[in-house]
Amino acid sequence: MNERPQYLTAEERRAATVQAVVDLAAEKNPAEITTTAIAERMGLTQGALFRHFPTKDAILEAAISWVGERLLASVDKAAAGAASPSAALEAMFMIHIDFVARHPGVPRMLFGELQRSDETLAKRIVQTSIRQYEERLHRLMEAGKAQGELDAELNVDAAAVLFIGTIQGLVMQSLLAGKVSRIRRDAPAAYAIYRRGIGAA
Amino acid sequence: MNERPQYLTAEERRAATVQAVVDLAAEKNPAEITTTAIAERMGLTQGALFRHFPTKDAILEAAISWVGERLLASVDKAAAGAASPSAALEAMFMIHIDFVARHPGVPRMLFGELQRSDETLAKRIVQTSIRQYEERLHRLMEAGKAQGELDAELNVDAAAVLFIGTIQGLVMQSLLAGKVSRIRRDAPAAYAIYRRGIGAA
DNA sequence: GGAAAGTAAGTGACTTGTTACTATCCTAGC
DNA sequence: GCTAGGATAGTAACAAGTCACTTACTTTCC
Repeated sequence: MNERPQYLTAEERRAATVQAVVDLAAEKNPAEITTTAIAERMGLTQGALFRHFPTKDAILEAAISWVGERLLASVDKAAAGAASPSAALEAMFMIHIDFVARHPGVPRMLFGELQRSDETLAKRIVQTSIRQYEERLHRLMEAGKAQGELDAELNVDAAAVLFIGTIQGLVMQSLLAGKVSRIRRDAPAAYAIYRRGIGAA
Repeated sequence: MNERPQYLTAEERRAATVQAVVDLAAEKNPAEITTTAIAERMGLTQGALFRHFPTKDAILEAAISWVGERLLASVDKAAAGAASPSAALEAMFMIHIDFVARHPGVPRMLFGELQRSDETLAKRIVQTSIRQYEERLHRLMEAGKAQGELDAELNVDAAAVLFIGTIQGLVMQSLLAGKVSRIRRDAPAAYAIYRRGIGAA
């Protein structure tokens, strides 16, 4: 009964806060994530958050940063273990889908942040993350073209947009159905069509 | 100088309100669209809106309905004038892109509404609109398969998801760049890849 | 002159951020 | 080893702003 609240260090709290935001985004509209909701999820009072972050936007920035780093790291690791450019692309796709299925709030946070009209730091972090992502796609696709795996005439810019769009479409479908599990189930068939679209004749 | 305010009928006000919402969504995050912003855009006071709509959600429902009807009508018209199933699909795609380019707020409203955690009427309208859209895609794709235009083995469900995802990816790209004009420019190349993915060998 | 459209000024609920205070932790000095 | 005390983590209440919606009244229309 006598519960002694245990204080965490600033660093631990920051990490726990980011986790709470990512978890909450999986359950509800990111726009509805209030500082009170974050604090409740962590078993804290709302004011305590402002010991570690100066503003709510700073919390979102931290969450977005975490997401970007983790996603890029996962995707890089998956690509590194692949035998060919096209195998690397497929591995990236599947790892990305896996990441989204495990953290369903992530694409909603990213897309939500992109939609903001003001030029927030969080928005810029999203933009640079996606650009880094596209860079990796570009490199792989150019390599795939050079090796004859992919269509020599392929428009790489359009293919990169489509790669992300395919994932976005799957996310939208899971929002429609209300079931995140669908995204894993439907991903291979969607990728197969995409793969045909960029493949060599 | 002597400006005589002219009263509009309920029906005219409802239409003007929907238009104001769609316009505003093109400029800012749909989550930031307040009743004050809508009224200001129309040259009214905020309270006046509630003469025609009982709640803000009712305003959003009307806007979403308008969007769904217009988009489906445009798309149907485009498909009807096409010579073959695959020509109809391409016409649908291009008309859809054109619709989005002319009303950039629309996909943001739809996606934003889909993200809501509560089961609003607006959300359900979005869901049924998209399902109707997918039905049309299904019919065209099955016809295309039967005529040998499309891959006989094509997974039609996945292809429909990808069709919408391709548009979603283009929208995301335009949000990244901050320029709506990009969507028209990039659409043909993206569609070309998609078309290859679903085409007959 | 009555009905409908619009205004201006609220009301209450909610949200971010602050403040004055308290609990816990960590370490320096005995 | 123990403990005084400063630094840090957390609380509770509140301030200030915003938002959707209401109400009492006025203007316009037919």
